[in-house]
Amino acid sequence: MPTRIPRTFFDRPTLEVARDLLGARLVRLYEGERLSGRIVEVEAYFGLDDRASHARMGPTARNAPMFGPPGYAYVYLIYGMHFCLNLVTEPEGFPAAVLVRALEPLEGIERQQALRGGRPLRDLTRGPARLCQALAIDRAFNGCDLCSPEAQLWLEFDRRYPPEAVACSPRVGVRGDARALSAPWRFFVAGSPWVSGPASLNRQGIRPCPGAEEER
DNA sequence: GGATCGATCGGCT
DNA sequence: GCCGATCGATCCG
Repeated sequence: MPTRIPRTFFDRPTLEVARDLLGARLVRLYEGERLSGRIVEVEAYFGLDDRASHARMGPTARNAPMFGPPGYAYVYLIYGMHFCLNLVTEPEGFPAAVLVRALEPLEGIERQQALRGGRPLRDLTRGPARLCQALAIDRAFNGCDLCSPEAQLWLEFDRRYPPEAVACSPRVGVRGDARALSAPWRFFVAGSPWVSGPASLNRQGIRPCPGAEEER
C-alpha cells in the first residue's frame, strides 16, 4: 500500500506545492472502494494580496481552513450547487491553498461514472466540480486532515512529470484585478486530454513555469 | 470550438 | 440583496 503524502510536502511555498502535485494520485475511499485519479491540473491561491483568493478579505468562517495548518482540505460550495476541493499549503496563519481542477481517472472508474450520472468518460473528472462529484467529495470533507491515517481522502505519490511536460497559464474563472487575472498560477500537464479550461488557454497558455522565487 | 444563459444558495457587503 | 475559483444545454459558425 503506497504511503500517503506527508504534511511536510504541503508545508512549502504554494507555487512549488502546486507544480509538484501534478502526477500525484488523489484517493477517495468510498464505501470500501478506492476511487482515484492522477492530478493533471491545479491552481494556486495564496496570500491576502491575491484578489482572486477567498482569503482576500481576511479570515472568515468560510475560508478558515485556508488560514489553518497545511495538509488539510478546504471544500466550498459554489454557485449554490457545486463543490470544489482545495489542499491547504504553507504554515498555519498564512492563507494559501491549491485548487484541484482536473484528474486523469485511475481506479473505480465505473463507480465514478455512476456518481456522475453516466456522463462520458472524458467529462468524468475534467473540472473542479466534476471531480468532486466523481469522487463523492462534499462539504463533509471541509477541514478534513488529508495526512491522517484515518482519512477517507488522501494523496499518494504516483507519477513525476519533468519540467518540460508542465505548462502554466492564468487561472480559470478569476475575476480579480489585473495582477490576479494575469498571474500564471495555473499548472497543467501539457497536452493531457484530461485537462479542463478553455482550449485557448491550453494552447496559448503553454509556456514555461515561473520559478518559485516569483512567489510574494 | 466559442458564446450565452439558467440553475441555485451560502456567505459576505 | 448580490454574486461566485462551475456545469450543462442550446445555439451558432
